[in-house]
Amino acid sequence: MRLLPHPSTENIQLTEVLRALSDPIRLEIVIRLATAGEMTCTVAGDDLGVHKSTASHHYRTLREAGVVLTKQEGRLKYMSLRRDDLETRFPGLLDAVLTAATRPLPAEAHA
Amino acid sequence: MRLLPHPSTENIQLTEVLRALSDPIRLEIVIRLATAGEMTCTVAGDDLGVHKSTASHHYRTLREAGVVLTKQEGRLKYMSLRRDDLETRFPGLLDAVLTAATRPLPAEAHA
DNA sequence: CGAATTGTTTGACAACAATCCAACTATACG
DNA sequence: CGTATAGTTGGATTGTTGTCAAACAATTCG
Repeated sequence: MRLLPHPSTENIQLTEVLRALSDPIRLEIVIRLATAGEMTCTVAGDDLGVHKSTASHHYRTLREAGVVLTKQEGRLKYMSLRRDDLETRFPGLLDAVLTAATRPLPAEAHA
Repeated sequence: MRLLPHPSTENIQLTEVLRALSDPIRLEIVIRLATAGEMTCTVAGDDLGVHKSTASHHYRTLREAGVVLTKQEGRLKYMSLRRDDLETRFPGLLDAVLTAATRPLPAEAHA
């Protein structure tokens, strides 16, 4: 089992995290990881509507930003959200993003 | 006094807000607005180290993303954070970003 | 009106980013 | 070993972004 290079917790940069989360495809991947926990790249990237190599680039962006942790087991790579690290570094940020991303539009006062 | 075109609250998109906040210059502008409240473009853009036209583009990006509200009075334009709109749309998000952006690095256990 | 102030627009350019395709690597399985 | 599986890498392309400089627009003030 090997770990790929990741930024340490204290080296996670806010602007890089925000940029990583600002792409709809990557945000969808993050939502899946938040919902279902650790999963392989293939599962995380299923039905995203992009080529597998494109998805692979997104995995790398998320990893290098410090959003996900990737470890290899055999020929599979498992990704998971770095929930604790992000909470330590930027309290409340990931939860706010996930809430915002998954919550239905608030029923406005028919305005 | 005129208002410039802005997205309505329900049309503010999460990914666009995250993208707007993912640039260091724009994030700095947002921090200034959060700290000092409404201010003119000139004040908000003072000492940012970029040309005024560059700053102007950033104002537009922030406005079109729904992060700031801009109103014109005379020859001045006042910008302010759309705190309430953002809180309605994405509860806790702006606060988390501002906390993350302004908080000093947590003193790690000398690790 | 003419000059100063405040900010935007346009054009140019370089850097970056998203995408696809094809080739590749590495592991696992017969 | 040969094949399948899982994912990455490199090239090419296309589009977006950040930046500056110069010109412009709008308001105010003398």
